[in-house]
Amino acid sequence: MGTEQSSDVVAADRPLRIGEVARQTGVTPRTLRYWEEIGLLEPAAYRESGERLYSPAERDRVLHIRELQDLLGLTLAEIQDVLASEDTVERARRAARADAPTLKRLQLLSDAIEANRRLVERINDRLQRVIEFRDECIERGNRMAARRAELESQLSRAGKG
Amino acid sequence: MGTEQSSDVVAADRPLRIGEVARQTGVTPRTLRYWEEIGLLEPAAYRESGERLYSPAERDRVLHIRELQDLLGLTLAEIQDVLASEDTVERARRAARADAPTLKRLQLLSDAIEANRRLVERINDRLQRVIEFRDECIERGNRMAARRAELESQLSRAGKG
DNA sequence: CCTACCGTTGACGTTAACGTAAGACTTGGA
DNA sequence: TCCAAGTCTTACGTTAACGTCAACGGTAGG
Repeated sequence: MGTEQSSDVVAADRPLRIGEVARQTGVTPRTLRYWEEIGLLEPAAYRESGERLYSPAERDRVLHIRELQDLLGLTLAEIQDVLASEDTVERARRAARADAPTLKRLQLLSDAIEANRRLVERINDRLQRVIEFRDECIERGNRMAARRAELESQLSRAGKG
Repeated sequence: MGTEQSSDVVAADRPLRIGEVARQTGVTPRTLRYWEEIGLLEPAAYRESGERLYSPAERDRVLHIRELQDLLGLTLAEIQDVLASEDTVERARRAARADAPTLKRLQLLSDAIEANRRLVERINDRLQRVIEFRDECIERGNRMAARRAELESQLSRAGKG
């Protein structure tokens, strides 16, 4: 019943330097510093020298941010909102570990659920519109294909006759 | 059996001035001029004075461009590609009206179909990833909801006992 | 024909989201 | 201890996609 400590293998949650996070996520150190500058992503800690130290949680957050950016096309400002909502989840989690009263925990959890619901709704709206757009494209494709078939049969009749 | 001409009602395809197109589509005149500058959208004609004249076709194209921008988050450069593909469709249509040989028309049509297919594929890729992302969000929501239910039942038992 | 818009062409300004470069300091391994 | 590689801050540069302003000319309705 040892703890999860094992110092001879690379600790799974050893602090990451900025370059490591960058390599693991595909963003540049500059981007991480910029995100910090605008209050989007804080390092887990700093060394006395000023060097930034990240934990795997932050690395995951980087990936999350990139998805919100690339997939949903949100601006960093919008992403801040979304993350602020999601942080409610984190607060709820912390409250769970601490000795927070059940009622308080319920409240936080409900907030988090609500924030999540709004995000899903937002995504669904977007999905709906993209699907409609795609279907229009498919429709056009079908009409063109039909027209092509028509032309082809014309051509074959001409070849026969 | 008159033609579709009727000059006493507002002609459906009367040339539109830049401000009209702007109002009808929600973009600014500046944006239309910019799109023209980068070769994204040409007016149907110019007056001698230099004033731009658009037809309903261009107005529709504006809406189309905005959808590609907002919904799919494409850059104007990417949109140029997409539109170039779609213009193949237009060329095929023109060839159909003209006395182009059936074989030529078939070729153009096939190109258009292929371009459309690639666009649909692209959209589907995006859709797939967005759906996965949404489902992850929903999953998280479900876990939180379950946790909340747990807390609630805890609370009610405490209230009873 | 007059007037109130509408439009034109420059040309410079703006915002988001970083890139890049300089100069100094840290860190980690041989 | 030493050196290469990494990191720090500061600050200016860049790109896309327009916004804004000035100075000027065209358009349309009464």
